[in-house]
Amino acid sequence: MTQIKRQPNPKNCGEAKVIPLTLNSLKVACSQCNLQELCLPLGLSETELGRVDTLVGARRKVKRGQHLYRAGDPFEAIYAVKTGFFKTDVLLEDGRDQVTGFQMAGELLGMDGISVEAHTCNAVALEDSEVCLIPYEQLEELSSEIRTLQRHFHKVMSREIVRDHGVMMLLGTMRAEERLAAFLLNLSQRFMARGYSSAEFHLRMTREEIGSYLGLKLETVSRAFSHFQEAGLIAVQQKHIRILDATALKQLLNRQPI
Amino acid sequence: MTQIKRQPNPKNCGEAKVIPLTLNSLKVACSQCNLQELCLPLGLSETELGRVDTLVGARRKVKRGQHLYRAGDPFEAIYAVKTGFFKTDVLLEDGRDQVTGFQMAGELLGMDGISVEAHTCNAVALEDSEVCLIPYEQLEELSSEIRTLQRHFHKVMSREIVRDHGVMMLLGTMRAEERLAAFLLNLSQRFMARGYSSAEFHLRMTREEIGSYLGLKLETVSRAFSHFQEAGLIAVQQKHIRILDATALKQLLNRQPI
DNA sequence: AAGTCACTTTGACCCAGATCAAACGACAGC
DNA sequence: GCTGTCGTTTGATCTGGGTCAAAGTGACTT
Repeated sequence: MTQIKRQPNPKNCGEAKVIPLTLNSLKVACSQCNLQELCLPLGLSETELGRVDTLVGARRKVKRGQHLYRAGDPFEAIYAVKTGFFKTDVLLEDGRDQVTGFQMAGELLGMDGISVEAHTCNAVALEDSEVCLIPYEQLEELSSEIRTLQRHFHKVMSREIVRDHGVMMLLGTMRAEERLAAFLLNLSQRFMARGYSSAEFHLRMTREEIGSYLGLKLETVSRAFSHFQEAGLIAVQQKHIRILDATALKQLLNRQPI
Repeated sequence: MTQIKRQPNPKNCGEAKVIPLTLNSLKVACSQCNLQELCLPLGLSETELGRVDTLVGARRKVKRGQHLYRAGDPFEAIYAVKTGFFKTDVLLEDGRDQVTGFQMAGELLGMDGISVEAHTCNAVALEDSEVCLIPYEQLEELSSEIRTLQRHFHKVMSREIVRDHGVMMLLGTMRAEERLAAFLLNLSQRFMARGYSSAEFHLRMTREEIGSYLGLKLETVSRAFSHFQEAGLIAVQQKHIRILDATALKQLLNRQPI
C-alpha cells in the first residue's frame, strides 16, 4: 500500500492533497468501484482485481481550478478519475497553448509522462474532483505478472493514440460546425456510458476551452452554438446543453464538404 | 521463430511478401542492427538483446505504393521500419482522409491496432521498404519477463501520444508557414538522428500528403515552399530540399502570432 | 442592493488560406 | 524521340472564421 510522495512545490497554492489510504477509502478501491468497467481493471478476474486493489494506493482530491500535475513534474503515477472532470493542455514556449483533452470519471490521465519520465502537459480540474493514484512502478510490476492487466493497459494507451488521431482528423479536415457537432456527440456518448443522460448535460468547460480543443476561437464556438439552437438541433443556456436532434448532428458530420 | 500468417486478401495486388527467417536474415536481427539505438531494443543488455532476436520473427518487403496494413485488418504484430519510408492515414466514411504520420527507419508502426485488435489506419510505403515483424503476443510475453523491454515499449507508446499532442498543437494553433517550418525541422532532426544530412534531404511524400498531414491544401504547401525559397530559408527543387537558414526557420515557430 | 468579475453573445469588418483554373515540369511507357 | 500522366507552381478570386468591439448575463462579494 504505497503512498506516492508529494512533489515539492515552490508555491503552496493550487495543489491538491493526498488522502492516505484508510479502511474507509479501501471500500471504494477497484473491486468495489462502479467505474471498474470503464477503467483500468476492465476484464480482470475476481482474484486479479483483488491484487489491483493493492496497486491503487491512495486517492487525491483536486479542487476546481487546481492542477493535478504540471508539465515538467516528475512522472511517478498515472491517475484514474474517480469523480469530477479534468482538462489537459500543452503550453508552447511562446505562450500559445492548446487543450489536448477532457477527462471524466473512469478515464486515465498522465500516460504522456511515461516517455520522458516527466509530465508533458498540465492537468487541471474543471470541477471539484477526486482521482485514484496508480503508482507507475507498481503498475509495471503487477502487469508483468497479470497478463490481462498488461494487455488492458496497452489497450488503454493504444486507445489514447486512436483518440488523438480522431482529434487530428477533426482539426485537419473538419469545418467549425462539424467540429462542434463531433464534440457534442462525443461528450453525449461518454455521459451515456456513465449512466447519465446523453441528451442533456452540463458543460464543465468554457467556450474558450472548447475552442482551444477544437482549434477555434471562442466567438466561433459561441456562434456555432447559437446556430445549432436556431436550427433546432440543440437547446443551449450557458453551460447547460440539451440535444434535441442527435440524428441531424450526426448527419452534419457525414456531409461531404464539396 | 514464429512466422505471422499473411492475412487473407481479396485482391491479390498491392500486398507485400513475408520473407521467412533464414540464417542470412538473422544476421540483421536486432543484436546486429545498426538501428537498435533508435528502435525497440534501446537500452537492453547483451543477453536481453539476444532474446529479442528470437522475438523479431521475420522481415517483409513492401514496395512503394503498397499497403503494409489497412484499417480493419486484424492486429497481430507491430512493425519496425528497417529501411524505407511510410505514411499512415485515417479514412472517414464520407471519403475525407488525413495523413496521421510519416515513419522512417527505426520507427515503429501499428500500435493503434492494439486497442481494438484491428488496425485503425492504413500504412503505405512511400518508397520500397522493409520492415521487421514483431508479433504482439510474443512481445507481450517477452516484455513481462524483461522489465527493461516492457518499460521501453511503454515509452515508445507514450512518445507516440506526446507526438500526437504536438501535431494537435500544430493543427490547432499554428499558421500555414509555421506548420511547414515545424514539419521541415522535424524531418531534418530525424534524418540527422539516422546519420543523414540534416541540411539536405529528399522528400518522399507529395505536396498533397504534406498538406494532408498539416491540415493544408497542396497549393498552400507549394506557396509556402516558394515563399521560404524567396526568403532564402531553403532551396527547393521538386522533392529535393536544402535548408539554408535553420535558425530563421526556428524563429518562425517562436514568433507570437499577435 | 449594488458592484465586480468572468464568461457569453452578437455585430461589423478583414484576411489567411481555400478554391478554381491554367500552365509547367518530370518521368514512364511506347 | 513523343505522349500521357502525375505532381507542382502560380495567378485570380472567394469565403469561413479570425479579429475587434460592445453589450448582455449570471454568480459572487461586500
